[in-house]
Parts: sequence; C-alpha cells; structure tokens
Amino acid sequence: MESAEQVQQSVRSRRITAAMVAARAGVSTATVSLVANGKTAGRVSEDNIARVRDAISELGYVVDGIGSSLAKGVSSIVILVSPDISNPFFAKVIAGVRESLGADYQLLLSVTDAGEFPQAGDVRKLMALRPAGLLVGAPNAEFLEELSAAGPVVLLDAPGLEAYAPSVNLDVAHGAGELAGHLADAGHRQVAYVDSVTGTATFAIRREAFLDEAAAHGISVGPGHIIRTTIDVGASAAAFAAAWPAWQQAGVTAVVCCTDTHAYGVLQEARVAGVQIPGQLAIAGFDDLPYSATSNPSLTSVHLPATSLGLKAGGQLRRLMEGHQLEQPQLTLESSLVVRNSTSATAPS
Amino acid sequence: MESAEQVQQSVRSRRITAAMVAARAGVSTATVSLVANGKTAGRVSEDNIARVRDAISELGYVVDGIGSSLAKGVSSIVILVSPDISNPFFAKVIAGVRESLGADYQLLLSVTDAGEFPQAGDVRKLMALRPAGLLVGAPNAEFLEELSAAGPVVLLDAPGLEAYAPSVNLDVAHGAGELAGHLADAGHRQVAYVDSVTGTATFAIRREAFLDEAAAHGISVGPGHIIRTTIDVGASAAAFAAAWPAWQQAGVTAVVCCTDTHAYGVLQEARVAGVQIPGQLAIAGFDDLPYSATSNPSLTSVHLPATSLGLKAGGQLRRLMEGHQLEQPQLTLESSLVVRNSTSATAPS
DNA sequence: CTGAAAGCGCTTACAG
DNA sequence: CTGAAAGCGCTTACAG
Repeated sequence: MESAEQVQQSVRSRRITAAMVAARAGVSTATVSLVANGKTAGRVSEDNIARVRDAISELGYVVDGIGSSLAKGVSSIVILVSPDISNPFFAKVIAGVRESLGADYQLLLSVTDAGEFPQAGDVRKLMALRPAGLLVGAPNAEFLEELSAAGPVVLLDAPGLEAYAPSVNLDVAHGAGELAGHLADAGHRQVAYVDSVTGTATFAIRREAFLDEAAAHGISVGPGHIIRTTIDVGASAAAFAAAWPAWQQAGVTAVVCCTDTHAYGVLQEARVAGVQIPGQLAIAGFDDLPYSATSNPSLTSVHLPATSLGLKAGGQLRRLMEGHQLEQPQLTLESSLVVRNSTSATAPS
Repeated sequence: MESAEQVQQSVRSRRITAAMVAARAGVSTATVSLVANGKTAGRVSEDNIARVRDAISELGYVVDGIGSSLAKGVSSIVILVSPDISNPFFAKVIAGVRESLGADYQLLLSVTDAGEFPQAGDVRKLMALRPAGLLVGAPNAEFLEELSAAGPVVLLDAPGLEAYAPSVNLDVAHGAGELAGHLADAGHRQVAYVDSVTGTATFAIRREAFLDEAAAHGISVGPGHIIRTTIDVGASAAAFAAAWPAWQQAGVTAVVCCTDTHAYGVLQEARVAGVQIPGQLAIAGFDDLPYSATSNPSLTSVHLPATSLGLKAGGQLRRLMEGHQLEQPQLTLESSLVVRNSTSATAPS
C-alpha cells in the first residue's frame, strides 16, 4: 500500500531528472548526460554505461528538452512555416520532410490563417524556441527579411528568393507553358486568371509564366480578367460569381487558377450558374491535388512534385543542421501538365 | 563604417538577453522580467517601466522562450496531436483552435504519417518541450494511456474516452442514423462499409452507429463487406477495386465510407471501372469536406462541424491552462446528413 | 518599489 | 575515465 504522502510525492515530482538517474547509478550528472546523448566513446567506462542505462530505463528518464536546449543553445525542433499548411498539397510535402529528417529532429508546423504569413512578432516567438532549423514554404521577400535567419533555413517553392537561403524550387514555368499551349491548341483566345491574394513568390511566378506563355501563343488576358482571392473554395466561388458576367461578355472561354483549390470554387460556382464545362468555359489549376482526378468534371492541372519537394528540402536542411556545406544549394524539380475533362471533353478520364 | 570585429561581434552575439536590457535601462534583470511579462502592477515604478520599455524596443529584445520555460516549468506552446492533420477537415478545426487560443499561446502541430499516431517515444519528446497544453484529435485509448497526461489536455472527437480527459465530441451517431435512413428509403438492402485502419475511437463509433442504424432499417452489411484502408484516396481506390467484384456478386448497391477521402477513392475507382453512380452503386462518406460539393458526382456526406470543434476545444484548453475548472468538461456537437448526387440522382446539386 | 540570489535541467570545458 | 563547477536565460520568492 502506498501512503498518502507517497502518492502525493509521486504526483508532485513526476519529472525524472538527470540528478535522480545519477544518484541511482552512483555517477555524476555529467556521466548521465554523456550516456543519454551517446557521447560515451572514450569518455565513459563500460561499467558506468551499463549502470546509467539501467537507471535510465528503471526510472523512465527522458532528457528534458528545455534544459537541454538551454545548455546547448539550440533545440531539436524543426519548424515548418508555410502560409498554406492545410492544403492537401502540403500533406505530401510534409510526408517527404518527415522521411528525410528522420527521428533525430521533431517536426512542428507553425500555423496561421489560410494564405497568411506569420507576423514579425510571431516569427520572433518562433525563433525564441531555438529551432534547430527552419523550413519555409512559399515565402515572400518581406517575410524573409523579418526572419533575419539565425541558423539553418531552407526555402521551399521560393522562386527568385535564392539570395536569402538555400532553396528547393519547382519549375512551374514549364507546366505553365504546357498549359498555355494546350489552351491555345483548343482555340482559346480570351482567358481569365484567378490569382491568390498572398504576395507569395510562387504565385507571382505561376501568373507571370502563364501570362508570358499565353501571350506567346496568341492568348489575351485582359487586365480586368485577373482576380484575386484567398485559397478557399468558397471565396473563389464568390469571386468568380462576381466576375463571370463581365468575362462572359468579353468573350472569355477559359479560366486558369493559381491553385486547384481556387479552381474547385470556380467549378462549383460554374455548376450553380449553369455554365457548361468545358464547352462554354474551360478551367485549369496548379498543384494537381488528389481531388482533381475526381472532381466534376475532373480538373486539368499543372502537376507539382510535392513529395520530392519535401524530401529534398528536408535533406538539405538536415545537412545544414549537421554542419555540412551544401554542394548544390539550389535545386529545381520539374512540373508538367495533366489534362483532364475540365479543359477537354475528350481527355482520358 | 563598421570594423571587421564589430561585424563579427554583431553576428556572434545576435541574441539580446535580459541582462543587456537591464544594463541599458539601469535596472536589474528581475525588473526587466517583470516589465516584459506585464507583471508590473504595484511592483515597478512608472519611471522604470518606461526605461525598460525603451531599452526593450531599442535593442529589439524578445524574452527567450527556452530560458523562460525552464524557469517557469512550462512553455507557451500548445501542441495539437492528431493522426490526420493534413485532412482538409482539419484546416477548419485548426482555424477554430487558433481563434480561441489567441495570441498568448503558440499552436504547433505534431505530424505523423497519415492515420498514424505518435509512438511512446515521440510522445515523451513532445512532453519534454513542456507544452502549456495538449489538444489531441481522434485518439485511441492506447495512445492516451501512454500520454500519462501531465498538464492540461483536451480531446477532440474522442467518443468513449471521456474518462481520460475533458473532451469535445461529435454526435456522429445522429448523422449516421440519417444516412442509414436515407439509404433504406432509397431501397438499398446490401451495403458495404469502408473503414479506416486506425483503431481511432471516432471511426469505431461511425462504423457501429451506422451498422446499428442500418440493421434497424433492414439493411444488411455482410462481414465480408467491411474493408479497411488508410486515409488516402489511392489506397481506398485500390481496396475498393479488389473488393468490388465480390460485392457486386453479393448484390451490394451502396458503399458507406468512414471519411470523404475514402469515398473519393471509391468514386475514382468506380469511374475507372465503369460503375454507374448512383444508379449501380450509391456512395456516401463522413466529414463533408469542401471538395465533396464539387466531386463527380457530388458526394453525400455526414457533415461534421469542424470549426466549432476547434473553437470549443481551444476554449476549454485555454480555461484549463489559465487554471480554471471546467463547468462542463464534456461537450457534444451535432452532425447531420447532406444529401448529394452520389446517393440520389435527383439531389439538389 | 528594488535587486541579489537561488533555481529550473542540462551540457561542456576543465582539472584531475 | 570521472566529477565539480560554470553557465545557458529566465523567473520568483525573499529581504530590504
């Protein structure tokens, strides 16, 4: 039977410290630290290693992250900052990052409202956690200025921002070119574009790449034919509803959206409004989310290699955190167009 | 012009400490701490408050999270653990949590592979961060045992696990009942069920609630007509492809999926296999993800109030972290069926 | 109202 | 190979 005091005691002092382990093993806390961190080579006797290991498992000791971080000056946390973490696209990126980071680092996601970047204050609070490294998805220059990077940072999908940090980019221009060609081949001459409200570089590139290629293919995108909304199905649907009458009158026959999520909104609203797709209006997006294959109609999209993006970025960051130099600080991954029914009634379903 | 040493200096000693602020303001670090934490009431003179504030903004001082956490014994981090964070459903939950938590706490997401829960070791490492509170989505009992909750915890969508911690649950049974009734009314008698491989309580409830209600409505779900896959469109599509021939032969005319994501997979594969929906096979899911309104056909689903879930859970946790008692430790939110074209060709689109 | 001091739990030169 | 000690940056009784 445990006495009341004993219970109280066990509740109160739940946390097992290195000192407790040291006492039990009959060594100093320095030795406990060495063993717990696997730095025993030539520094701790076999005998003491065994003693400490036993004590650790008997007591269930876990190195306290806070104390350790303070002493080392850095934690084992890797923070992934991105304005669009809840995008299904990111699920794959995250899976890739986790795989390449392995078990030595803990990945934590910093969340903001959809499409928003953390404010200066938020960034500072993040840095106050002393992360071992930072992964920043689809940033803008302003955010990177604020960051004033202390420690290893790798950017994901940050075209034109290579000066700030090593990055892994997507060659969205290639896919955008294919898309423009595809639409031109189908006879489209007046096209509208649905952009994101965030000043994110990747969206600027998607837009510019598409506009350039469109022009080269004889497609015209009028200045009033570019609208901007948050990355949200509903917001996009509403924006399209407001814009469509004028577009229709101007002879717009296709809409390109900077993300598939935007495209779903257009798709949804077009259905409500009774617009024939793709007959009356062709729709395409970027990302090739998993849902794009099953939407109604299925969505033509520029496929971006999400898993590779995460894998490569995580790998680069890991190298940096381990103190290595990057042989190739800038990496670029390919994109390509996937044609489906929203632009081509005869596309392979 | 800065000398080389000055630059070196500024690079090396980037971090501003309370001691530096104290020196500049001509006070002690204790006073700096009091001011930085807003605990000045009756403890610091107006004069010193102003001095310290000036020094803080001149130097750009930010309280170090690690040092602060170690001294206080707790950090300002709230960790959200969930096996399915990349599910679009969670985007809304997260938005709700953020709103209710406010700016005093930093929300970090713990990520695992889709549908997986963190291992015991991972949990310990999370706890070693000394989070101010923990939000655990759709957990199983095993995981909660491991947690051995130190500090405030609130569970989300954890039916039957109320004994472990305060929780906010969804009345999925209600929606499941509506779904069973809806299918029965449409004449379905043999129905299959696509479950999740995770032993998560919410999925057990969804399944049991549906099976019970189905039985009550004269619908039969044969033992071979329940399959399980990860929460992934592709995995679900493959599992359905393997199961469909036997189901078809057994006269199955409807499939209910434990998540809309599973349902998208079935939808996708059914299209490939040339199965008519809903004529030959009706399909329904749970969650009512934003994409379900635009899928092909649009997907009948049990709507779950994601934003409210996050709001309520965040609110409860906040109360706990502030040391209050919860008036109502158990909350339940309603669910309801949204009928679309995947079960009813004449549904309002 | 103020500051010196102890302490949070750990890691790392350092001396032996 | 080992341990005493300093130090990471902060907060909080405590004495004044």
